[in-house]
Amino acid sequence: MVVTPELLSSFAILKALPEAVLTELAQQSSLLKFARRGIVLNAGKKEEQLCFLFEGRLQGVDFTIDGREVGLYFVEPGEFCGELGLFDHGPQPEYVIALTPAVVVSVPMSRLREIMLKSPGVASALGLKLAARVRQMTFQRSLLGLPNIAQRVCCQLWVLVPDKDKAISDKADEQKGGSQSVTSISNPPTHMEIAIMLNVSRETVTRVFQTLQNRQIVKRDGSASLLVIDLRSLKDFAEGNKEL
Amino acid sequence: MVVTPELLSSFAILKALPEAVLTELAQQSSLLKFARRGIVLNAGKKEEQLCFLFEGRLQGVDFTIDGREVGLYFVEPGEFCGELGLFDHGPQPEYVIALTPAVVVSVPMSRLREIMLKSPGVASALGLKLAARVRQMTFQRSLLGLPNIAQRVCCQLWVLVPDKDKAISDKADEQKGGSQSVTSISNPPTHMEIAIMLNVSRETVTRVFQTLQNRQIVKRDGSASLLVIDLRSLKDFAEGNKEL
DNA sequence: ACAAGCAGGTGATTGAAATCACATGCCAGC
DNA sequence: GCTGGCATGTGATTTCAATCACCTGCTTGT
Repeated sequence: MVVTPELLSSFAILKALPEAVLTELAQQSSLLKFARRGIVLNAGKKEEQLCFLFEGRLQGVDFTIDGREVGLYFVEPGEFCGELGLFDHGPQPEYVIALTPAVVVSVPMSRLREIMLKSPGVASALGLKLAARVRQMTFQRSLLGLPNIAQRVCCQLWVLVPDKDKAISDKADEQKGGSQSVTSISNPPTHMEIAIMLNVSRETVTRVFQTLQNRQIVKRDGSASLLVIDLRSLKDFAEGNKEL
Repeated sequence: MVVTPELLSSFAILKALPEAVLTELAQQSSLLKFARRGIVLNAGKKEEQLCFLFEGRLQGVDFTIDGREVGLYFVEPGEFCGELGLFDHGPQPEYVIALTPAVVVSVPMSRLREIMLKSPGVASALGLKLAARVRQMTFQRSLLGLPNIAQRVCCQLWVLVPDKDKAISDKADEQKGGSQSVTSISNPPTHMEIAIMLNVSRETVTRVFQTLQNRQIVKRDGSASLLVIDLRSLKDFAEGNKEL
């Protein structure tokens, strides 16, 4: 599939690159479509590409020695994955799978590595990305330390709330009467996919969702969207101010 | 305390720097000594230094929202920590504490950032380090997925075995009679410190150690050293080939 | 020398989540 | 529009590690 320079420049990290470079990079890139559960990047293999997500949601997953699935992170549109090899030439450490049908731009790693060396802006942006990854993993690790499992699920849900709507819940805080700032999470992960992120069983996630739905905090809206009706309460549960 | 350029060049990442740069950097660095439980880096704070560990053992720790301690990684002599801010100018995300009395070289981050920009070798080495950190965290996360807790503890112990001795256990595999390749872990973490790395209780770690000691797989050797008598078995337990 | 304070050791009890075993329900592809 | 398969919902049961409540014994500092 054809990749246009415009498509590439829609990703923040590539935006600043000169037109000519983008055009060349676009020629070497390809547009890939994945079905739900499709394998975007293979663990163990020396993947020679970075994957820029245009549409859908991806998940980084690993497996324990005994074959249990472990969820590491989600990839949202506009983000990318598979960049670790840029830095250490090592193999891709974890699988990346498509949670929803996904459209991905595959960009060759070798070419990107050259660009990184020449353009300090891109290099530092990639360093930034890696640092963000470490911070995200540190946060995720701290989630696993929470003894209260409902809280864990609420924290994870909170992470999935779009950034722009997180602020709104603060506003609701100020005008402290109505906490009715509704938002939605599109293409929400399944209960199972959340479960492996949090080291809990699928049934446990289902039961927490049941409680949240009964209390009118979230509401299913087809399979492609989850409404968060009461952001304020969700945040309170996530922060442990209230107990489910 | 005075830091010599020679001391700095004992750290792999700085080794390649020109004499003059090392000398200048040494002048701006300081040698710090920490008592056991001393705080080397503060979470949340914008730490403006990297810490190179000369002697002892450090641990990166975080806290959950509800105040529970979470272990993230260990720092061994020759390694360093606190480098995240180099990349994103953000605050130190986790605490780093001394598990044993420790000697640390504190190097100013600003100066190191300049060096990083000028010297591609250092920049790529730092990128490498960050990548290694991501790989380590991914591995640690997969440990937490293990349903068998004894296995988790054995995996963590295995990680603490010096690299040079890990190979030896393969040799014992070949000459498959005696699996008596003894090694030792110096300044081993306490049961509590291991417990927070693995999301288990201190008592659980103690009980696993009891079993390992009864089976002559490990042996306490004062408080500054832990003998691993049967590396082969430890590895088997870690990999789930044998059950405790 | 002594005491204090940790690290480690251990049994009893408890409790919460995993597991099991289904039922239901939804959606996609034929 | 039917059907198969996956996602979700739910009760009953089990299990196993957390917790609690101690004890012992270092080693460290005064």
